[in-house]
Amino acid sequence: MLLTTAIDYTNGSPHIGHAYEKVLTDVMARYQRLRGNPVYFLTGVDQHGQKVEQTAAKEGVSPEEYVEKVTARFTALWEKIGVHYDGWAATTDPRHKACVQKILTDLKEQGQLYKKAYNGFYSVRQEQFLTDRDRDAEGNFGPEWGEVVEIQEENWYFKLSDHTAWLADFLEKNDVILPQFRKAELMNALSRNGGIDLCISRPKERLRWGIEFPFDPDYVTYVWFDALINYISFVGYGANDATLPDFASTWDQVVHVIGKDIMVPAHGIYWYCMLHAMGFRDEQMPKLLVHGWWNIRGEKMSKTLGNVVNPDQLADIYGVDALRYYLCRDIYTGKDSDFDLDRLVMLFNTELANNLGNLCNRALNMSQRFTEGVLHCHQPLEEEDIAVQQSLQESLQQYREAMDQYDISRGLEALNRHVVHCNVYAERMKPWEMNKDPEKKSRVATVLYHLAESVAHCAVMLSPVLPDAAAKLAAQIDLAGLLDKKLDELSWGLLSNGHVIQKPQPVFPRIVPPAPDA
RNA sequence: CGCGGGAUGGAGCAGCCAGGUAGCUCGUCAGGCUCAUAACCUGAAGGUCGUAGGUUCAAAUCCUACUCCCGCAACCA
Repeated sequence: MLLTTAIDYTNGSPHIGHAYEKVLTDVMARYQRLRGNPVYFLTGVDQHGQKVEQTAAKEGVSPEEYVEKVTARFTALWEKIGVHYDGWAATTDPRHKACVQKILTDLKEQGQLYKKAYNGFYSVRQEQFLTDRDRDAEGNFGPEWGEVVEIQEENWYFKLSDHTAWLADFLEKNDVILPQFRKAELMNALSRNGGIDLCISRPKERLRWGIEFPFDPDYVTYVWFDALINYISFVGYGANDATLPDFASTWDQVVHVIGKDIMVPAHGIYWYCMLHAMGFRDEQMPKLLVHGWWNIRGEKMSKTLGNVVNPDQLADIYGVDALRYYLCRDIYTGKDSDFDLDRLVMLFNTELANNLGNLCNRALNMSQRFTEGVLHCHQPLEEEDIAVQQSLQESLQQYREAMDQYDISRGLEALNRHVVHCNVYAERMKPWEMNKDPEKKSRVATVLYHLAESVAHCAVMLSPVLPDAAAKLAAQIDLAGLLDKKLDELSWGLLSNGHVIQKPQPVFPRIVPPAPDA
């Protein structure tokens, strides 16, 4: 299975949206491994283009230097928040360039590319062509564009229109767009977009910072015929390179995790058509997992509004666990959500500290105090014990169903349901009271066994989202190989009679919210 | 008639595709417990599910119209 994220444009610091997409994909990759499926997780950065060229010039450094500096901020953040990828796609990589150039050459030979002159209005100051949408109410180009001249320019085009009929049919017959409700938007866009080919080049006099056309050195590729190709160039497409994975085995069950903004037209139209032109068969086409946005107080996050949330700072202040948990928990995959620090703190404190963390803590603490840390499940079981086992089984199943659908929030909801059940169970059984009666020693042990066994399962379910915290829980349970188990191998009785657990150590220290006046 | 998403108790959200007693988390109020990270448990109050029609034995859920909010409209996750 190949899981990818969009590659981020290296023209500024990573924000919460970048972090969300990477954490989401990281969690899915870890979950697939928990399911026993081999996964290749690819992410990276898009480093070419005009904005990078301009910003670098403004700062008085070369594009290479600028891009290296910004890229380092991304990789440092992924390292910090536990995003573990297998492949790093940086578009300035020579292996990527070679692949892009090979594809261009092949497509040209197949007659998929052609050169055409375009006549349009060009803003000298902004260094870009203007469209009718850039006109003001009177139909003129406003002063913000500076001098506007009408010029003619030749460029290379990709015969997108050759493939749109196939695409419409393909999308109709296959459910490759997740979640489902996004499909309508794509089909609409497709029917409107028919007949237009895709401009894929820029003359070097306007843009130097890109990949040169192998058969026309006066041009570089423009955006999509560079960036989108990362999905195949970095998994060994058309290459014989030991530093890259084997394409045939890696390109299998492909899921591109992307934001809703780049579904239409880039991934939903261009990319499918590009792959089709390259000869990919229908059954080789990737799925698109389209996620929503984090808004800030109902508004879109943007630099101009100054409401950008910095994930690096959040990780420092609230911790990586709280950040990752929040990004997974407080949004339903595909939908938008509102980023709210109070909720970040609340969800960590209630679900992790108070519920799960506290469950582990009280269970292990009682085991230490009442049974010297030794676990033992005595027969016969009571109704309440069996209910615990049933609750766990239900939770596991709901968790699996949700996670299989990329619904991490619902998966965590399922986990939390069992945790709450355990806390209620402890409350009903009152092992601390039974312990005063020597005749109930074995019941005490059995109850504590059920709690500890539950914590072990919960650690496994939590592990894709919070691998470090799961490891801490597993260490306290002290069962070797617990986190190496596959999801389907989980069954009641992981802990054997006589198993000795460790002393409790809070895994989720409560976050004390900063003073409201701050 | 550009396109898409949303409107559900004080707050934030599920539920709607495959109609059948309105659900979750937080907050509020009252009580219990003390093993535990001032954590845990029990109970209560609080909603005519944006508006107006329609279909149906039955609609938050399907259909129609409308109102308001948000986003997109070739490169911002």
